[in-house]
Amino acid sequence: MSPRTKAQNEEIRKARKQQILDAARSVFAARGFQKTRMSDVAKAAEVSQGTLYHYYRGKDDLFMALFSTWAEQIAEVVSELSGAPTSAAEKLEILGQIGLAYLQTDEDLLPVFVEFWAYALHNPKAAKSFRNLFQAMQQSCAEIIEQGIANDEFKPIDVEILSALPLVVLDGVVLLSLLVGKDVVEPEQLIRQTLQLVLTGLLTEG
Amino acid sequence: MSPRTKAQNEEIRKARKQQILDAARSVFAARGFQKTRMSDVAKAAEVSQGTLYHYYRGKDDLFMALFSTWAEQIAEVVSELSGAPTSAAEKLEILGQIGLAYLQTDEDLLPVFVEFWAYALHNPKAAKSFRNLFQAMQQSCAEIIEQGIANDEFKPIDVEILSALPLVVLDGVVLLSLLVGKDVVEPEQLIRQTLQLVLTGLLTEG
Amino acid sequence: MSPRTKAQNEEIRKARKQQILDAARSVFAARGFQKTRMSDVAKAAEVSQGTLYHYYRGKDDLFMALFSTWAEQIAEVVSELSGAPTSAAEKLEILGQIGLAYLQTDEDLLPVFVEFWAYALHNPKAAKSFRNLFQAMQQSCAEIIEQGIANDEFKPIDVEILSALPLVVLDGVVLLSLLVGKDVVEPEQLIRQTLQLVLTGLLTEG
Amino acid sequence: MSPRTKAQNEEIRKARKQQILDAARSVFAARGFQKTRMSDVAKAAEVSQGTLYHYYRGKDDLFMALFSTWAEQIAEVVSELSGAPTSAAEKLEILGQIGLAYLQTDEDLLPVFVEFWAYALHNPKAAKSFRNLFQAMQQSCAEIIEQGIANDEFKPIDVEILSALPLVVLDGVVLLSLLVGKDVVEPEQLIRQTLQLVLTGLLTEG
DNA sequence: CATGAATGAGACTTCATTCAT
DNA sequence: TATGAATGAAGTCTCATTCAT
Repeated sequence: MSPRTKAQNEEIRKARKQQILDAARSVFAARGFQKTRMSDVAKAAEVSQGTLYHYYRGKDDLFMALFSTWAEQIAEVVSELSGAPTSAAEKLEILGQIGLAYLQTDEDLLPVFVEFWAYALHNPKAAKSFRNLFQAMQQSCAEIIEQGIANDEFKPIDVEILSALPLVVLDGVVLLSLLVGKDVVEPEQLIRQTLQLVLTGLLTEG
Repeated sequence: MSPRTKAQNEEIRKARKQQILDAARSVFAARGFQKTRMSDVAKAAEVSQGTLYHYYRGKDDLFMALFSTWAEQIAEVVSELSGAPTSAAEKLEILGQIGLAYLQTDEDLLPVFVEFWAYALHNPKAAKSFRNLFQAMQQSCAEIIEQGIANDEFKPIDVEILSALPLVVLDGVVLLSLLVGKDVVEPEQLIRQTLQLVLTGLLTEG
Repeated sequence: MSPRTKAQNEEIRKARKQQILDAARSVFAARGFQKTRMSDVAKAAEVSQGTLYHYYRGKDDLFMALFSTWAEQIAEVVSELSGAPTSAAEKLEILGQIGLAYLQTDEDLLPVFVEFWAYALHNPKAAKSFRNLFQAMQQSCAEIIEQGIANDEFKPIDVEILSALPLVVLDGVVLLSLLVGKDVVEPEQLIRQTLQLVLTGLLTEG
Repeated sequence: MSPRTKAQNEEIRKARKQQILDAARSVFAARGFQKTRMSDVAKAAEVSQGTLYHYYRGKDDLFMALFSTWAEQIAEVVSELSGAPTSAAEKLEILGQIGLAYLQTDEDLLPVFVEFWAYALHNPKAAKSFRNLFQAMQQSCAEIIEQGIANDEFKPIDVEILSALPLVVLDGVVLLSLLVGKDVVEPEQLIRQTLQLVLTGLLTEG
């Protein structure tokens, strides 16, 4: 009967928020963002629609939260990579593996991302969030490539430009694997072989 | 006095249909598919809403027509390429130029494509249309690469897998150039340098 | 090359008008008045929509024409009956047969009539047309019954009231046979037996 | 502070649903089903259009609810009759009175019924609902007539066929009284005299 | 007389969001 | 904090009718 402490409240709040986010994720993934109604999310989260709006400003907020959470995570993982004590080539390979791992772990989110892209075209906040992810990835890649060049491991090339390539390929692979089918565009094979091809072109011969 | 001849009617219909498609293109590009109202399209095409529906079944039909028209064109151009009397490496370079040319000519359509991807996720017909484009591109690329290998111009590699790469990169570039900005992800530079890198990895050394 | 004479024109006009009316009948019968589009009628009549409007004011006009034509026909047939040189009872039986004949000949029109009733509820002209039919039938029936009473063939009863009964039953039978099925509510049996029952109650005993 | 209890919500829902149904009844009766806009119903019910759709799937659902509610009621009343401890003839008279009572109580609904008939022609669900009413009435009538025959109160006749007559006549009377006017086709007189006539033909002489 | 492209008003319905309880 | 009934703006699409040719 004693009122909950502030800390307890905070915890409950946090749990509810996650519960809702999880529900949103699963519903968005299944039906798509556009076709999902807030009532669907509420039902999946087993809360009322009103409660949804206690925790999130609205549908857009929910969508942003979903993407941001994920983007921050991956950005962090990738940043940590560039400082690791290995060769640049190995780092690029690990990067590829990280990408592949996400494709598998968050397979359900993939279509949501595609929708997020379209969404971001006309929504500056979302675009900003996407840019943040891009910049984090690009910077880490740039650091790796620069290390490789400094090491004389890689040929000297335009770092600025090529550091964008990993996300370009990753997003392209996500898209095609979804639209033409994972059986035709096999993410694992495609990323692996592309990486190998690029490395061949990148490595100094000696 | 006399009614229009069939030929006249046919002409009128064709012209109107194109006029509407052009209007749709410009409006979809500017506001996005979702945010575009049929009344916007009607206004832009300077016809009544009723006329819109004489020529297209609905908003979806209009959207599909826009993509299909474009996809068929590019598929054709690319197929013609593979039969040209040049080296495989040169063909790949031409392919890159074709892609770049489309990015410039149809720059306004680029956001529409991104929306089309999202749309296709939950629309089998649209997905089919996208797959058709993919298959045409993949096949042409495969022919080029196979030619290169047969010529001993390229090292032997997994054609099946790598022939998907061009569309992967093209779509990735479209996406990133839109979302992070053409000034950051410069399509021309990115495609050119990627191609060069890949060719380095692909060409036989001698 | 000589211009058509007025008479010829008149004939053509009449033929076209009938052609359109026949088409309307068949389409209205198949899809219902409400669900039928003028374009459907045009297609069925193998004329353009514009032509439709040369001959009929609009959809309503077409509907009215269909009913009126039919109603006038039946009214006339029934009026002729009352003057025939037979007993009243026999006339009632013939009346029943006439009704049944129409149910068979114009079976396709039956649903159209039901729609016409609903239509007439909010359309004075249509209501008037229906009333005309009713009055014609009622008067003929009244004459027959009066003859029967004068002949001492029938018991004296309230002619005014009972002369409405035939159309009441006919319309009720039309409705039920359509909605519950001719196999359950068999028009022929129902009308025959009702008539017999009524006659039993009507005839003087001797 | 506290949310409403389930019971409270249930009550609110029930009340609103009835409130809307009442409004629909009055608007459909006044303007007809086709000419009634959902906004009219909303206005009459003093709720928003959105609320309408919380409680009913759409215009059709509303229409069906209106008829079904009524049909179930009358079917029940009639079924109860056949078990009552009176003579068969008296039961038929009571049946007539029940019909008449409904014509008066629900006079406003009569035009709605006529529209419902037309509606049911092309709507299987509605047709089913009508058939249910018919079957309930027919069965009750059949029981009454069979009782009469078993009692030697009535002559032996084709029960199957004649048990359809009451609804035939009732619907016919509804129709004609609406279309030609209650002053011309007086439901009360017509039903009373028809019943009397039929009974005369039905009763055994003794 | 014949055509059919064009019109445009208007209906139904959806759903993100609010707010009284 | 939690509920879910209520809102109402907005959008897609239909179709009877017109009119230039």
